[in-house]
Amino acid sequence: MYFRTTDDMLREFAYLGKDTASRVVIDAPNRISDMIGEPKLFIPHPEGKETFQPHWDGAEDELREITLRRAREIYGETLPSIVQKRIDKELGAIIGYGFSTLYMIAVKLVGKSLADGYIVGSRGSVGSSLVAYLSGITEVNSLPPHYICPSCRHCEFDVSKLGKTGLDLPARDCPECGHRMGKDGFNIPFEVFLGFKGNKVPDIDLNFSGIYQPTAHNYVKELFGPDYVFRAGTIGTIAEKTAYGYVLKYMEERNLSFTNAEKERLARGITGVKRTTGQHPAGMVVLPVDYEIYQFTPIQHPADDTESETVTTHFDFGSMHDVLVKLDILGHDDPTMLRRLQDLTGIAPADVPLNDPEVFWKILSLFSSPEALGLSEDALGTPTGTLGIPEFGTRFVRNMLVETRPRSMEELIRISGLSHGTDVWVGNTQDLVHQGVPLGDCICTRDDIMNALIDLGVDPEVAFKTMESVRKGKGLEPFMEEAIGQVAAPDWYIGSCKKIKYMFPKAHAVAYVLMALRIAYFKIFYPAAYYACFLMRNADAFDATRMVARDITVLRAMMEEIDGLERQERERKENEYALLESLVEMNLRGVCLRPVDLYKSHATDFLLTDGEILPPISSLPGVGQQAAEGLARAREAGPFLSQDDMQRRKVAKSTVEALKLAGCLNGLPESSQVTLFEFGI
DNA sequence: CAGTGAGACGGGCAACC
DNA sequence: ATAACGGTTGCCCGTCTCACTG
Repeated sequence: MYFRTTDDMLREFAYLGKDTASRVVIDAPNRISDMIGEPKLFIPHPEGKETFQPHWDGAEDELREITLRRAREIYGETLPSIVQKRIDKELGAIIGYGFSTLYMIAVKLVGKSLADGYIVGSRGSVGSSLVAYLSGITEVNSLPPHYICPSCRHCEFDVSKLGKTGLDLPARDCPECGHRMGKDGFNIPFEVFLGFKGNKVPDIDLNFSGIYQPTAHNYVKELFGPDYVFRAGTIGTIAEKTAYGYVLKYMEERNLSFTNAEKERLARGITGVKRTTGQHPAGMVVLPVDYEIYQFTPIQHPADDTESETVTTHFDFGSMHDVLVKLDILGHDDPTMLRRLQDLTGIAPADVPLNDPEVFWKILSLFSSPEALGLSEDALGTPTGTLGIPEFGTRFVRNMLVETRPRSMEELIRISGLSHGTDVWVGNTQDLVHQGVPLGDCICTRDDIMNALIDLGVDPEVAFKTMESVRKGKGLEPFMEEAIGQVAAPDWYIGSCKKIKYMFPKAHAVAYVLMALRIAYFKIFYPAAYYACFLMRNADAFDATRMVARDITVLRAMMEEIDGLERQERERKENEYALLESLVEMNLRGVCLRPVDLYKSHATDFLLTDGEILPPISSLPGVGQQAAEGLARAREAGPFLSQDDMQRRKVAKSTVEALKLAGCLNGLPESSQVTLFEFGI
């Protein structure tokens, strides 16, 4: 089937005669088209707004109440004016622009996850909101750095000379009651989240444990009802690699041979073609009660699978972005890992003593040296201790750490910002740093742009728009460039802005650094637990038949082997390489892996016993979750007599083979008969 | 005993935050 | 050594195994 051209159509209708055919094919369709006018995809909003917001009665009051209650718990009955003013400003905007229900949904979601034992990571710009902090949506405190006494609530905000974030402040006892004071505050402007005039549709992104994500999704459906909540749909297309693969396969099947140019031409011809539909990794679209989904989009099961439990929007969310509200309930490994670390060590994430200066400095040192792990740079073979620390462990980020040598939380936040996005560091800020521009003056998070421009005297609204344009990679509009030109910005400023393709909000960087610091704490002080959880997190890349080695030369040889591969192959083994690096580190620190144990290994989890790590059955190649769990069931009936016995008890032949290959079946005869024979019966 | 179909498994890829 | 954003969910596909069929 294909669309016919005007000439095709005229030929099709030629039997009507030339004039009539022309009327039918050209004039009539044009007349109909003129009668229709410009079609609008979405219905108009009754109040002239763009976005159809869900609404809960009483959400405003409830949000105000929990915010103030928590604020008084932390800062005392009479709130410091800086706190009170910030709350007033934020609540005015949040309630005024109709976002209180959105906040309350997040409050409920986070509350439920916490009650079920899984912390929720903050993500995106929500952490810019103090109300979000006080209502429990984020752990990022956006106030300026300050001391706060946990006992008498005495607080001090006039500390900007002592440190740029709360964590960087020196330890201090309360002048009123002598208690050790708490330190908090990351100094983040609220406007990054909502804009100055509420004209930005805020995204609430939350990082749930991947294990918990489906529960959180269902909970949203429970809160609003199945007719009002839908998973955002995606449309998958044939992209470059798949297109090229199809061409190669076509050639192979038909025994053809094309030049490279022809292969590329054919591949280009099919790129962009729609291939399948899918589920958004996190997005739940929420509809106001007075509407039904069909007023906005058709709905469907993903991937042409009528049996699927999931119902998605047919349109991808991008096409409805300004019209419907989406909650991003993402899956993330940090909450899972911290939960597992808590299970193994008894230390909850919130109990990690980041406020203890000695501990804090030790954690911070890991970002410029492995000494805190008890290892020298030479022994480990890499100059930082951040292997396996989320977002700080890749070669790229490790090199950034080496070049910048962060000495404070403030600087780590900056590096977190710089280490994400294209053309932010390489060919941009890296050069500035080499030229001697202090890290603190560089554009590291999107907030830096707005703050700097406002400080220099640019109109706040213009500064906000500039920040938004730059962080989306849209560069600068003429009026922005003009505004920057009129103030005393450094000469590199405009160029740097124009190169940026994407940039973190500071709140996001803060949240991620906090997670990294906690995981780093466990890495330093609870190595065995840390490596057990690290392996769980990276189980996909772990192969128990090859990687259980007490001799690091074996591991290093595997790394060298990968080093020697062709580029494409090497890139494919990047995950394996990263895992090997951590295994070397683990061995050097005296934490050992035991071989898979037919009876003691868990089906799918890494176990920690007597300071040694026991890999799961499923870490044998070819043995997946189903097979591993099958074996775990089979062994409940008592020891296996032979390999035949294992198969009789429904252990797959391939599983038996994998176990044998990994040396887990030592002493187990192939068949029971042999045993009897060997015993001379 | 070859053929078939369902399901598991893992790799590769795309969409997305 | 190069240049380099990191990390997540979900879909498709080739390969393999196993139970069932005729």
